[in-house]
Amino acid sequence: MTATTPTPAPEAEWLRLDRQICFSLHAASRAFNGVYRVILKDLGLTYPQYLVMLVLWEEGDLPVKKLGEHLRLDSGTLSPLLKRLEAAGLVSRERSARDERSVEVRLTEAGTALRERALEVPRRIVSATGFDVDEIRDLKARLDQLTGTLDAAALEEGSR
Amino acid sequence: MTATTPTPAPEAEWLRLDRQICFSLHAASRAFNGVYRVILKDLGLTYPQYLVMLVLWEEGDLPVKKLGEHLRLDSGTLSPLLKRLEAAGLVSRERSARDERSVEVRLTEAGTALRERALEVPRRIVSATGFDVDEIRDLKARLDQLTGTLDAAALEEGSR
DNA sequence: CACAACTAAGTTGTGCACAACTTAATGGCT
DNA sequence: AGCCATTAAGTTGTGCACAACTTAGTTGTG
Repeated sequence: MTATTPTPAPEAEWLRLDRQICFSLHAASRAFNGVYRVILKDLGLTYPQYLVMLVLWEEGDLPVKKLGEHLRLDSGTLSPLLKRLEAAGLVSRERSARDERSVEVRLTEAGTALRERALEVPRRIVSATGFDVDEIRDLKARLDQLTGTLDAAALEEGSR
Repeated sequence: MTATTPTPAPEAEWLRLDRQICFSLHAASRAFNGVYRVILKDLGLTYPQYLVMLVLWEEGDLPVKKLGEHLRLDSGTLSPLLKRLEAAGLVSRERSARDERSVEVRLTEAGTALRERALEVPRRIVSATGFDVDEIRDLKARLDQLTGTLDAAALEEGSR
């Protein structure tokens, strides 16, 4: 930042920028996680568990596969997570009768009831961000665009 | 989205919005991670390991404490990570002579040399985002603002 | 019908994040 | 000097993400 900084190699400048954007995204992601951790502690849920419950509350009972499509998570992540939700009495898991490969995840009564207590979470989160609804929608739009582009790029990079 | 949807309770609407922003941020974070994973595989680094190396390349040798301040990570995360970087021959760890509590993390020759190969990473990442430099700077600014607000909010929520 | 290709869940192993704790060294205070 | 609060690392345990693999059930094709 000083006037006497010798012009750095352009590549090194990129490295600096990369470091900055890396940090920002990583830090934002963890900061968000931290706020959710604090707020969700009352409900006895982790952040990813809360995401699963949100989908079930909105979509109703779903097979693990569909749940994974909504959340972009695979069974390697979901299986143990769902076991913990089951142990907590919030969901039940049953083999589908029609397709024995599939496992249906259902909300229990306690799981359904928890929604009432979860209703206050979003307000607290939005207030924690300090953003208004429009800003949040805008940020969401950018992030979605980013995610779409990144997913496509990962596929390309992966197939090199 | 149908015209016959009964007006949902406002609280439920918030829950929907929360679900959307949650997902977006979580997905963006993981998508970014995924692109880095692919690109960094060549260098034999994970994303957090890359972050550590970026700091060391820019700041030079540092004690674990300082490293953690730059990255907002504690020794619980850094200690095992640094052990792996040491095992990979990229850094060395030595107790400080002046303060025996402190451990100095130093780049080895291989660690310093790796920077050359890392120089191409940022270009590939930026290209993967599909954003131009100004958009990236803008996104970074928003994310930093968000992180700052969230960290402050987590403290408040935590002290309830 | 038989068999190969595919699909859904689950398992295993690695690495990260974080809370809670332990260990050891330091520095202030009486 | 002696003691105690503080500090730096490291350790332990829980949970998530993901790759690679296994198991079992389904479907398409000859």
